Amino acid sequence: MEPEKGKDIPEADALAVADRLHSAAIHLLRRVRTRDTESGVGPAQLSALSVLVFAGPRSLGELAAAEQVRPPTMSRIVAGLMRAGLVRRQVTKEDRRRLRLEATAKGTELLWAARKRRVESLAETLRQLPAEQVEQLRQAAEMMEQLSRGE
Amino acid sequence: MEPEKGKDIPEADALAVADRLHSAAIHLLRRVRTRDTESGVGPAQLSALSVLVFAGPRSLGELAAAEQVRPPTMSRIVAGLMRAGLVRRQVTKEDRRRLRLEATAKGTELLWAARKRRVESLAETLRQLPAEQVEQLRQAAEMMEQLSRGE
DNA sequence: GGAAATTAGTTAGCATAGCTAACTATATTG
DNA sequence: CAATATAGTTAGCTATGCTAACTAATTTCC
Repeated sequence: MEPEKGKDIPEADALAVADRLHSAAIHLLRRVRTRDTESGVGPAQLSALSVLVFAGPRSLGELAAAEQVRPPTMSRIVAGLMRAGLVRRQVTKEDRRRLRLEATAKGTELLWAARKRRVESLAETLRQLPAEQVEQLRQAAEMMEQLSRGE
Repeated sequence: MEPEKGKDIPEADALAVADRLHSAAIHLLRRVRTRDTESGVGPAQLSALSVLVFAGPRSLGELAAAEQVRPPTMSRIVAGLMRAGLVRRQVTKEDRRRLRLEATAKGTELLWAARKRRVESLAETLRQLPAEQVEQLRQAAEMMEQLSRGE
């Protein structure tokens, strides 16, 4: 079966590329994971914190949805973040069942430091590549984000 | 600050690209994670199994290195795979401390099915992209694997 | 040749993170 | 106002990560 150019891709190729992207994502995350522990905060906590820092305050349910986990899982993640003083919670006035979760100043600082640590060794390697490849990777990251949103 | 083409990249750009790649990898994996459970095998087991299927038999230490986890972690992952009849182990003759781990036929079949499920919705989306973008993503996946190995 | 060191893997024990089921408390609906 | 729905928590299971400490086999070296 031959690719019809500019139109669509044969099944086998699409599967193979999806597979490689999947594999590459796993391995890339394993590499950055090695530095996760330095912040004293697990990856799920760091990721949830980043939503609060970059997207602003959220309810527990919203945060669970954003992180694609179930409410009980997020409940425990948030408990860890509060224990560490990285997140603050208030019961909302309009609906006293709901929580308003917000990053503290300490949480925001920790996130920036952790985020930088997590990517800095990758950045180090990127600096040794030619500019063209880095630009290609930048574009690829954008395309992957679109893929993740199903676009 | 402008990049000097073909030479190296300013610090800020490298960090930004590393950050986007990291983020894109997280989101891509979250998307495929939803179907992980259908095989009845966890993601770490599936990933280890894929090494045995695609790269051939390995010792436990080699498998741990390939998966970037510690030997005790891999020991338990392999125990799960054996319990499920997906992997076979033999003690090697040359060195009786070492194990030769190999996927069984059942393991190979399960991997192909799981792998296809895991990536099929990604592939579906890829099929709607022009061939050029798919090719760009394929190349990007290769570069990301190199990055993960620190090359 | 045999004691010491090294290497391969396992076991024990801890923490994080994922899930479902079942619960409490509040809000909404009929 | 009773029944239902919604937001979050608690309890308890599994899987995965780690380090420390162990066993067994091999290699080193006197």
